[in-house]
Amino acid sequence: MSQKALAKPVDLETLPGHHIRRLHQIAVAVFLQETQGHGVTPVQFAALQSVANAPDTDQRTLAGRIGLDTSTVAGVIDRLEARGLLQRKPSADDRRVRLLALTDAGHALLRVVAPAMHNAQARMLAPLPKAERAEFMRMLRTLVDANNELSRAPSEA
Amino acid sequence: MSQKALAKPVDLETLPGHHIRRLHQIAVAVFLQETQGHGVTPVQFAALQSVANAPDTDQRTLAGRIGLDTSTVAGVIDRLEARGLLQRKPSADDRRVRLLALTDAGHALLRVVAPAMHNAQARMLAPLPKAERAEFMRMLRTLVDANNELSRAPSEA
DNA sequence: TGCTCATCATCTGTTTACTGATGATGCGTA
DNA sequence: TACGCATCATCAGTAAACAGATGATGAGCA
Repeated sequence: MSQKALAKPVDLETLPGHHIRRLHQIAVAVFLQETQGHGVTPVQFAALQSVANAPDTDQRTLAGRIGLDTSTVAGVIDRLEARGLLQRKPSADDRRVRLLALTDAGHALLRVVAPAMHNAQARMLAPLPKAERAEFMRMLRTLVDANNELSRAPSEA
Repeated sequence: MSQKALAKPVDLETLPGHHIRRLHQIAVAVFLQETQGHGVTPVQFAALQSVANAPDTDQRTLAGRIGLDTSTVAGVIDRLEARGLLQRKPSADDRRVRLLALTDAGHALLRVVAPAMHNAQARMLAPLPKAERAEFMRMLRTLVDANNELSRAPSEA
């Protein structure tokens, strides 16, 4: 005895969470590398694209769609609005609500960035043999869908 | 013509990066949920466990092991040191270096948190059929290893 | 009408995570 | 020995991401 009770060694390499964090870091890095010069982050892109797909939605709905907290969305929208890519307009029906819509500059940026973004997505999965990429995406989707309600801002069905 | 050139709709659900970000959010949420009360974040746990596995390493080496920027590590270590879980000691050989080691409280915390952490890891992958979990981990590792040098703080071999 | 409760957006505070810069130190070479 | 360069840690600045609280508004009900 007298040996101080040390923590049992745990190999971080065996922990899913550790690799998921690393892969996220890599995904962000690849995205920024491919889109460099445009000054857009992955989350900003998601917000812009989501608003482009469905204009005049409120911030709460957007938060649900892209899986973000409403307080996080507030900051993201602040930055996009400051750059003139997106507008907040008061709703005629409900004065609590601010409806979102892209500006022309926002649409233009999305068009320019799209190819780089697709390159980034391809690069992330490139190390897997082609046949396994769809399989990986399927598992990813399974895990996210099943655990969806765990994060503060669950994506809407 | 005259139709303003709108951005082509892109379904975020098809983008790997989007799901990777969501899964990371979920992984963090599950970890915090299982370990609640201990006030440890996933990154703090990784730092503590890594130092426990290999005491007296410098911060740069630790950064490489857990895949973090050295400036991020500085902040993480600050918080752990402030809580008395870990110590920075000057190196006898090189006065630039600060060597890291857990305190008794740090070892004690690791022992207490370990089961909760393992529960969290299991819960993350639970939605996949048992046979597919190892497969998912293998793919994850493939992607991280192959793209390792893309992030600022690549893990060491 | 007036109360209560829910909802939308926001604000504060904390932690991660990066880039780029700085200060202190070590090391190789002229 | 002295110069230049590399290395270790840190700092400032920016962007996500969360929890928890607040203010303004809406909606149901007595």
